[in-house]
Amino acid sequence: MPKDRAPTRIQKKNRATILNAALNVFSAHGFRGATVDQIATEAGLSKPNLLYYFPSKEAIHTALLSGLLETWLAPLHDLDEDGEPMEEILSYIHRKLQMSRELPRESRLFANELVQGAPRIHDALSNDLKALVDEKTTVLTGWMDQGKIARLHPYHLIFSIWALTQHYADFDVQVRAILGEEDPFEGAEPFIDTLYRKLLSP
Amino acid sequence: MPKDRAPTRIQKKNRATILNAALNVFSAHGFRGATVDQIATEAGLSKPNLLYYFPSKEAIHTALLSGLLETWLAPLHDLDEDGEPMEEILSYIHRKLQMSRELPRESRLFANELVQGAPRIHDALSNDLKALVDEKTTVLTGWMDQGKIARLHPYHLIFSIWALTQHYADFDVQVRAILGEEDPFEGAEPFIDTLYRKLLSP
DNA sequence: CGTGAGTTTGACCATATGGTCAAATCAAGA
DNA sequence: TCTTGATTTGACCATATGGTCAAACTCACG
Repeated sequence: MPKDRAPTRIQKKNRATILNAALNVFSAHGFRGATVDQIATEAGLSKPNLLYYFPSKEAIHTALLSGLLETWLAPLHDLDEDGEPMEEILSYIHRKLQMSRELPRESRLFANELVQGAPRIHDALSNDLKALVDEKTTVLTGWMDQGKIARLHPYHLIFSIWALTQHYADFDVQVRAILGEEDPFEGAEPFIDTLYRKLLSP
Repeated sequence: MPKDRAPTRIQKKNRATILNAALNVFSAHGFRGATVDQIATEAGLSKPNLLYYFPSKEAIHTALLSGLLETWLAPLHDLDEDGEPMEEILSYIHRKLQMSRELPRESRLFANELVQGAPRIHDALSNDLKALVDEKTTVLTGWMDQGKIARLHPYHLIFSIWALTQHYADFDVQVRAILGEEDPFEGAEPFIDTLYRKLLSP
C-alpha cells in the first residue's frame, strides 16, 4: 500500500479512477454482486494494482459510501430555517430530484445497501442521518406551528420526498419500461411540484 | 429431478418450503448475494436434495419471481373502472400499503431485482406490467376527463403510489433508524391518505 | 545519469460456490 | 411383504473469487 505521506500525482489519479469504477460496478450489482476483477477492469488496472491502492473490496466500498454520504445529504442540509417555508421545501425537492437525474449511480449505491438491511452503514443512519433529520423536522414543525405550511407528520413528509424523488433513479428500468421514449424527469418535475404545492398549502 | 407427473405430497411440501426459504434469502441478499447452501439450510434440506427439486439457483429465483408477480400486481388489477373514483384509488393505495406491511420480503425481492436493472424480469416489465398500467391509466384519465379527480399525469400518479407505499418495505431499516420505536405504518397510513385526498380533489 | 522510493504485474493460494453422481434410504401400492 | 419409483445424501468437481507476494519496472530528484 502507498505510504501515508502526501499522495503523489499518480496516487490521486488512480484512487479517483478506482472509486469511479467502483461506483459503476457497486451501484449496478450491489456489494456481493460486484467483483474486484470487474472493478479493476473498469478502472483499467490489474487486480493486484488495484489492491495496492485499497486494502480490500470492503475498503473500496466503505470509502465510496462514506465519501458520498455528505453529497447525498447536502440538499437536506441546505434547507434553511430562515427562508420562506414553501419555497424552501420545494427547492429542497427540486435539488433532490435533480440528484436522481444527475447522480443515479449514487442513488442506487445507497438503495442497494438499504434494501439489504444496510449492513455497512447502519451506524451512519442512526447517528448522522437521524441527527440531521431530527434537526430539520424541528424546522418543519416550527413552520407548521406558524401556520406557514399544512400540519403533517414531519418525518413522513421527509420520507415521502425521498421516496418520490429517488424512485426515478432507483427504479429507473421500471419507469422507462412503462413510459417508453418519454423522459421520466420531464413529467416527474411538474407532477411532484404540483403534489407538494397542494399537500403543503395550509 | 421429480418426474412431471402429478406432484406427490412430499414434492408439494418441499417445493413450498424451498420457495419460502428462498424468499427469505433472496430478499435479504439479492440474487448474487444469496447462496444455494444458505437457502438449503434455511429450508432444512441438504444442497443436493434442494437441487433435486429445482434444477438451479436461477430456476428457484425465476419460479419465485413469476409466482409472485401476480400477487404483486393484484391490487392494481382490482382497481375498478365502475367504482367511485376517489374511493377506488384510496382503496388501491390502502391495499398497496398493506402489502408493504405484510409482504415486505416480496417487496424487497422485486426491489433488489429492479435496482440492479431487472436483468431477470425485464420482459415481464415491458409486457405484462406495461399492459396493466396502460389499461389502468386509461381508467384514471377517464376519471380526470369526467372531472371526478384532479387532472394529473396518470403514469406519474401511479409511480408516486408505488414509491410512497413500497418505500416503507424496501427502506425499512432507514425508516426505523429515524423513527425509533414508533411503528412506521401507524403514521404512514394517515399521511399518505391525506396526501392523496388533497392531491386528487378536483 | 544513478538510485531509491513508488508503481505494476504474473503467478499463485485458499476458500466459496454452483452443480453432479452413484449409492443408500424411504414410501406406497400390488 | 415385496418391489419399484421417489427421495436423500456424502463425496466430489470445476470454476470463480478475494487476496498475497516477490520480482520487475518507472519515475522524480540529487
